[in-house]
Amino acid sequence: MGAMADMQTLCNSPSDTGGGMAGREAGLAHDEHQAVRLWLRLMTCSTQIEQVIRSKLRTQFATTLPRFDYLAQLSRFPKGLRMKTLSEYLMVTGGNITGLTDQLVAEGWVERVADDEDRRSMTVRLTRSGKKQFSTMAKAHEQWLEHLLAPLGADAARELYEQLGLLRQIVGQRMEQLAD
Amino acid sequence: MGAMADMQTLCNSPSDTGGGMAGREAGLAHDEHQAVRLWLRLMTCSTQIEQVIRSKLRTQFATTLPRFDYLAQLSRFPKGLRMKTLSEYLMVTGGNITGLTDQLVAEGWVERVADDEDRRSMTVRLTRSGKKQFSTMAKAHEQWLEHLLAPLGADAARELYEQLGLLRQIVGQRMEQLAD
DNA sequence: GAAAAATACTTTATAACTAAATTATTGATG
DNA sequence: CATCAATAATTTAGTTATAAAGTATTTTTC
Repeated sequence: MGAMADMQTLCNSPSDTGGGMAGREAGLAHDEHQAVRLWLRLMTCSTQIEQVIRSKLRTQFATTLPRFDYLAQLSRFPKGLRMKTLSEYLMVTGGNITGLTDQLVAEGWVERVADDEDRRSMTVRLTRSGKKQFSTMAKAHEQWLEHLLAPLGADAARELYEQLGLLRQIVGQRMEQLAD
Repeated sequence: MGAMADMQTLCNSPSDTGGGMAGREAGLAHDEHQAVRLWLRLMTCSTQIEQVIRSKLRTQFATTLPRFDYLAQLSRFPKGLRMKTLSEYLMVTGGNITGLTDQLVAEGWVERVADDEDRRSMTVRLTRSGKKQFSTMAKAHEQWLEHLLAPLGADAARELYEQLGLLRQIVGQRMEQLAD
């Protein structure tokens, strides 16, 4: 519980929306509702980290975040994944997967394999060379994140992780009901 | 720190894929390091909410999230903002702001105003009509988020908000040090 | 006060992403 | 078994984003 007390002390209170606030929350009014504020802050954190990772991937490996994410998912499934499944895991459209796959195939990272059981389906998997090259990137990627998030501390990280798990569940449920 | 051990971490079997895990976290192994897991979960939450808001904006107002975000920032500053400042608040490049501004000007949402004090600079501000139309969208936007996040509860929402505040600070500091 | 550096915006080229339509295949229903 | 709906991937057209280079202006430095 001591960690929490420290956190609240260090952290901006909701009223601290005055000067020097970075990102989307700049100039946010006091009476802005909590849901909107939470969403903006979530976006800010996500975008900040994203930009660090993008920048690192570009300068150190001449690649992009979408490609890395694609390869990272594939690397978890040695037998490969259907493109449809991959699009669900990455939360992007099928058309996007088609495009990324074309590129990564052309560059030798992955290969398309026809599916015997369903001829509509294509399985995509890392090539031997793709596996090898990706493992280097993945190690670096992990270290960037560890360095970036280290000051948070293990306890706060775990707590945040759990709370985001709840949020994910809630939003996931709401999305199912959503009929626009 | 054997390369072999890491390789196994990277290419773990899907057997530990807990049932029904959505998004990027699918197939994530238990021994994946905490920083990476936290980042993936943050991305998942952010993307989920983003997709709801995008979809709603499209079906109900025939507009997009980037445009909404742009207008939302402007709406907080009745006197308008310099494009440079806006690009910082929205955390996007200047070129992006130029493009969005061109469109929003063409469609009558905002207007460019030359800055007398600095002739390199342009201030952009909502038109009267832009203000009026945006206020309708903003109300709906707030309700979507309230409905979406309601099950979280006020206490958990506040706590998550504070924790993300700490994260934002930490990442912000680390970004400054970052020399790639 | 002239040269050099920094800044604000724009332009260019390209990547990533989406929604919607299309094609090919599979599954379900009468 | 024939049709109709659902599904997996692709194609197409358009939006959003980036990095890098270019232009015009301001600021700094010597």
